[in-house]
Amino acid sequence: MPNKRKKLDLEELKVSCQNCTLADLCLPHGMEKAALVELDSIVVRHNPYQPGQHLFRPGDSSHALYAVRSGALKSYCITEDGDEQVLGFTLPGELTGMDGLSGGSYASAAVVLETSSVCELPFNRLEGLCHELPGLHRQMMSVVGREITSDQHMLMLLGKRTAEERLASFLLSLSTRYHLRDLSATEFNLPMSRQDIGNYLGMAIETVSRLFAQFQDRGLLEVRRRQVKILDLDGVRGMVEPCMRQQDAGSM
Amino acid sequence: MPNKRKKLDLEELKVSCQNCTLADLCLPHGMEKAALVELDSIVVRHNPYQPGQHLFRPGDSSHALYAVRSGALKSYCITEDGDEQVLGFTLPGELTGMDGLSGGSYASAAVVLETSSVCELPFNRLEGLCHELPGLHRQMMSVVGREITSDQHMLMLLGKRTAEERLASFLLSLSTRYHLRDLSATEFNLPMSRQDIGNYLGMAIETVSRLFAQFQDRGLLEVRRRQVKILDLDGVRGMVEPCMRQQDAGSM
DNA sequence: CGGAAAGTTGACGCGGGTCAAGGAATGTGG
DNA sequence: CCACATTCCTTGACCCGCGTCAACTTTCCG
Repeated sequence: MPNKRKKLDLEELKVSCQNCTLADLCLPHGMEKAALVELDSIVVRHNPYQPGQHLFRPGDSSHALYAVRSGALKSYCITEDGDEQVLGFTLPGELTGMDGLSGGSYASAAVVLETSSVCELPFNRLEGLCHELPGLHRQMMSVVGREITSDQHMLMLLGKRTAEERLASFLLSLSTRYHLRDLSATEFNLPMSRQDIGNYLGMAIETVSRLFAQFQDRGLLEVRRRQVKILDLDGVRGMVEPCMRQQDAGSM
Repeated sequence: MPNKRKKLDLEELKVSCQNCTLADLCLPHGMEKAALVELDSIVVRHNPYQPGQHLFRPGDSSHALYAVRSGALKSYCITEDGDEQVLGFTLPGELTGMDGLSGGSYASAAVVLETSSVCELPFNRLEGLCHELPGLHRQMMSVVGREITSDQHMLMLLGKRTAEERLASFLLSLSTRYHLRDLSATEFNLPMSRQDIGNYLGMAIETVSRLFAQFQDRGLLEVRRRQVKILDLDGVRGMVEPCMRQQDAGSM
């Protein structure tokens, strides 16, 4: 893990807000270039964060959303009896910190899994900008609404699905999200440990391990440590929707 | 939906936005009376809804948030294989419909459980008002942030907790929420069926039934159909945080 | 009053949690 | 560069919480 070069930073600056969720937040709803530049101007860019560093912890006074440009984050909180609950993962082009929108402090923590570059979007400046750019307000609501929908999807998963379906669904989610950012949908690295996956999906790490082995035996994919290669994407999709298969295939 | 009575409207108008989440949305952050009146002016009030009626269904084009003044709602969605997943319940003073903030259509459905009166907050008018009332924007974000936090709490519950802890936590949640609205924290009606509870908490209805019986045997509460009377609130609290008991008692 | 829906209770079995032992990759100090 | 520790992952054996199936009771409603 050598040191970070200025050059890389500059390169990434050029694509900022065009390759991430913030693009969804500006461009599609007909916001013109000027608005984008203005948005760029309130973004705080840090040096890359290193694995283990925290962007924030529960109770920290909340003042910003965070957009991941590269790397990966984990969101989690601590239960009353002291153990961790993983709430989700933030991949490049995604936002975290929305639970800080209420109350003035975060309810969760965000920790870096892989070396990451992250943009910071201060609430107060966002709010001001929302007044100038009418579309931005709608877009922020949209992003937040999507977060809620996605949490609800998880609720469904945890409430009703078997361990097998949950892991399959998790892999599909990663696949889709990487693909959205023009990365391979079938071959990628898991930025998180088995521990984190099991915790997130509500199952023991042993179960995660066994299921990976089982998927591999069935020829659905290859896993080696954190390297995943999906061989039969439709096969994996089929595990998520056990019934009504021949309906439309291109849902999520 | 036929005509509405002026009289009822006027009576309820007096308490509108002062006894519900919208109060949190206006008053606490120093918004003056005038702002409140202005907010009132965009609210659409309907005749009471009857059990079984839908406020919206998945795919309906989304145009409003809904605030429950009295009664109770259930939010749910339909999985790929056709069965229902209950996402939550909306009690008096609470909002639903936030998953419609993205996309332009709802991802979930909202159905009435008990005869309810409901206020409708059209997105477009809310948005306009946000520009005039700086505090409102922040408050909306706050409400949405709280929704996210609460969904995350559910994720924790479903992922890590036993059926017993989940049901206890559910009862405490109802208790707290009723209490916030100046209703009894220890004696209330369940607006939803065992079916709904089980579905929501990710367990079989038989398990719900057995746990209720067990709680009763232990002297924690009395349940008769949908009538609940909590006898030992601290006892119930103790089930949710099995470890570190003697810490602070007054958390949630 | 009869039929359906909602809730309760008991018997049984399986999915997956827990415990335990062992590999494989990575770090650490000598 | 090699012993050794540590962390991460895998695999097997056991067993319990809770889902499933089934029978029954109670409430609701036309």
